[in-house]
Amino acid sequence: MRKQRHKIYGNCPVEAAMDIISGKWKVVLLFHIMDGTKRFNELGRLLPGLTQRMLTNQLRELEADGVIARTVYLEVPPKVEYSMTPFGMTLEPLLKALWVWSETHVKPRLTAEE
Amino acid sequence: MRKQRHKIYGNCPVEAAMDIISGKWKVVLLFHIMDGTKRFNELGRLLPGLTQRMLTNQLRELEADGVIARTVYLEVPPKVEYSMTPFGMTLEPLLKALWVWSETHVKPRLTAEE
DNA sequence: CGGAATCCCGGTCGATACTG
DNA sequence: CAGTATCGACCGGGATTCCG
Repeated sequence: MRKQRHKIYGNCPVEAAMDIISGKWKVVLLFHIMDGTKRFNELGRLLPGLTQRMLTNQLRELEADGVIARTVYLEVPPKVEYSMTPFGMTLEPLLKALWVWSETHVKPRLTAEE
Repeated sequence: MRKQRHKIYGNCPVEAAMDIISGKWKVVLLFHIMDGTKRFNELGRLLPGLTQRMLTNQLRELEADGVIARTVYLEVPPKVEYSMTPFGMTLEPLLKALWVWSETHVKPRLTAEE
């Protein structure tokens, strides 16, 4: 059983949804993986500041939620690829809405402050 | 200066956006407040399990981010109302996308599991 | 290369009690 | 009614080390 970051599911599916995408790095990871299948260290390089531990952690949770798929290639050197599942792809409109809102309403504020 | 739940802003406005709406109770609170102006204890009653401390905390952060407005009525008994700001209203499409995705893709999973 | 295991610190949050 | 104050447990997550 995976740990609940928020409260008990059941009454409100929105909370379950937030539980899936809220996580320190998940949304950004999803944007990158949605853009195309990525390898472990490839993601690590894309997210400077993200430790291996957290990268593993976040990927595992996304995998447990059925959002991404983990493919292991038994070869030397080892190779693991992460890709979106069909379920994960359904997140696209939501992530896009998030992106649009960020660009139109949040970005102007950030640049205006400095 | 308000604490950063995620990492440093700047490179990716999406992170800033997530920083605004990700919070244990924020999205649910926003749904309720967007539905109509609410009083403090009114929100408390709508969210069983949410302590006064956290309610205050989350409301203050939303206020600091300019998402909601806090109106104090100087009377006895005291009365404080929370409502959406114009900026907060721009969140509507995003919250709606979140709701739609939850209903169509998350809810079926929850009910199927039990 | 892609992790797992361990240690450990600091923030988060619940519980409880008090106030204008 | 709408908060604030204080205390303490818990755990998220960074650093480091080791493994197949």
